[in-house]
Amino acid sequence: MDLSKLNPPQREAVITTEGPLLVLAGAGSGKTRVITHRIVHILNERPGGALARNILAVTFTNKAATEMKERLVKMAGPRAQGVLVCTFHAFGAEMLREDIHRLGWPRKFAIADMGDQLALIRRAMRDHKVDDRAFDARKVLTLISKAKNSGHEPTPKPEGMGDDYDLITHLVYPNYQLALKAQGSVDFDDLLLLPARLLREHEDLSTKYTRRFRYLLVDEFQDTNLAQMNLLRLLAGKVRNVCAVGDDDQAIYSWRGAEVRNILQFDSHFPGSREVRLEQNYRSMQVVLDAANAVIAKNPERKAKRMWTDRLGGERVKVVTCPNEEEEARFVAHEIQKQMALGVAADDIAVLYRTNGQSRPVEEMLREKGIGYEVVGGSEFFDRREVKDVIAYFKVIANPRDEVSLLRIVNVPARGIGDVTMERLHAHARADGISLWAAMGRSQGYEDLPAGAAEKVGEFLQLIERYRGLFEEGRLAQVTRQLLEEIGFREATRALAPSISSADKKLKSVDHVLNSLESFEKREGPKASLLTYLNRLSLDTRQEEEEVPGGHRRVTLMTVHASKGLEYRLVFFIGMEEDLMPHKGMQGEPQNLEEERRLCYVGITRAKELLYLTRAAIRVKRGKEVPCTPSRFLEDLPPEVVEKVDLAAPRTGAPTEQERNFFANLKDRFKPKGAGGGAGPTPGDRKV
DNA sequence: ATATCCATTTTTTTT
DNA sequence: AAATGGATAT
Repeated sequence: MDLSKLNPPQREAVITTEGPLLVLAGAGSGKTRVITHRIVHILNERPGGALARNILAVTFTNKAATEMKERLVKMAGPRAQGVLVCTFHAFGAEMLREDIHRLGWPRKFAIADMGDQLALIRRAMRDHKVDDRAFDARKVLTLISKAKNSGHEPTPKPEGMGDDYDLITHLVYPNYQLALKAQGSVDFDDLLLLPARLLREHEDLSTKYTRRFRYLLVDEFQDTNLAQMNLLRLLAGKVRNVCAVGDDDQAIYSWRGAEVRNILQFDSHFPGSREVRLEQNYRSMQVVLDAANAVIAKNPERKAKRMWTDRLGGERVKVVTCPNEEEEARFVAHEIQKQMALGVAADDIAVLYRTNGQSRPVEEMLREKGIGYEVVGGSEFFDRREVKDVIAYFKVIANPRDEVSLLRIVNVPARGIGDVTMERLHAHARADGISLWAAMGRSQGYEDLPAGAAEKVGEFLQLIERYRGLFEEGRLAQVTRQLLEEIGFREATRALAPSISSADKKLKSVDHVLNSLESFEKREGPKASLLTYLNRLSLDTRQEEEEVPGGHRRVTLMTVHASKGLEYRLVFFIGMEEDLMPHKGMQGEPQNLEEERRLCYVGITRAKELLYLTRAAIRVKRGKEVPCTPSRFLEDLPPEVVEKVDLAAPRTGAPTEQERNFFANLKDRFKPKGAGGGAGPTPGDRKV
């Protein structure tokens, strides 16, 4: 491997393989490059000692993990296959798969998704006579999660005084955790906490893991939380070959419990650590970097750092005001079309936004123009009722103790097992100290259940048991088809839909589940089981790749959060308005505002060559038209690096020279159906 | 137990 | 505007 291609601090980060090391790597400073080189260096320089399987590299998302693994294999060949690259959560899940039984969970544990968590919390609230409608279960969940992530394992700790939510959380937490365990599930936070507990309480495991993972690397370190730090320390053992890479200016997950302090006080966790700073940006043109630096400079508390580049000049940042959301999308789509015509590949282009909902208009416009795109994240699909139902069947079949899912599908499609019946069974389960599922098994013996009801319950039980057997034989998609057929799921779904078109949509998403299951089977081979599928589903939010005939190069649409660590030649950062970026509700607390600012910084620094910051003058919110003020972050941009265009201003005269140039390639915007010929913006042509 | 209608409300980001 | 959930009628 050629280390001479690295700059001095990069090289230092690569060759300092022993002992704790903190790499403060600014945006675009070749962070991923350093990590991959470092891994290859470890493999090369220690042929006797280090094997690929002694290395663990932790990334923030599964997507990043896959990409890093690919790069590694490309660089170092097949021997890099043995390097474990994954997220903290995936790593934790893997550990638990082996040894969770030592903590009293069943080996075949399930990972509760947010819906499951909320259902459990609501029930715990009801048990404590807390009105689950007056109080937001979501907030309680956030507080529980915060408590867990800040290291307060099952011991609840009421924070502060007099706040209802703190009190409720204090009450609900133990019940929630018990209920979770009782149904054989863990939540996301447990994926970090329980592995740490395993390492702390079981010396043989501690030995096993610290022996195996002798080199640890953690990317995006600024967004790790305390639980992750604890797990890392336990894994690092006494050897402490830990390399943490991050940038405090890109900390954007504090709302999820991330602690910038992990990076700012790295040395207190790993005394004697060395520190390397990467301040040269290789990604962006000067103008883009100037814009980014100007925005982030306003944050008071940061490790002083100045990113620089030798890629001087560049096209100025386009700050574009559009009349409304639709026009904003139209502008983006047109500009993409124009740039693609100029030779920019679709996969060099990204559209970024603050909230997932903003993708829709852009999607529509791109579809209209026949431009291929891919939406990253946005779990809309798995939120659909019918999809959730199918998944709930999977969950119950894989683990009948999963009460939340059981209650969800026991009467879907309607099979005469109503609320009353389930309420009674639930009471029995409690009284007898057994699971709801077990109580259902005894339903014949309960006096208060009518024979008819008991019989139906019995039939349902048999159905599930029978399919458990079938699923164990494999052919997941095939068996699922059979199941849906047998219970008449499609018919019921269609009957329930308010219109034919919505019925079609619903059935399509059911098909989509089957497709995703099919490609999962194809990928995993014989290893594929219902449980592994479900686990993957909760850990990896990525949708299954869809085969697109029109080539694989597509424009990427995603939230700024999801764009962390990625780069594109062209970036459209849309919705640069107050209440959106920074988001409304984040403007009260100064800390929140600082995080919004960092978010803006992250978005801007994704761009290599050309950056568009767009906004709408009017936006429709909740069915009402609302005027929007430009984002305060736009004010911070140095005037010399931006080019402002206003497509919303009422205009009277002929277009200016600047506008004429700008629109030279955008004629059809004003003559949507025509082949061109417009000279520029005129008032009459504007679509209303 | 199910069907229908009306009122209410809304997630910001995600492993 | 859309979608969820509740209340009401069947």
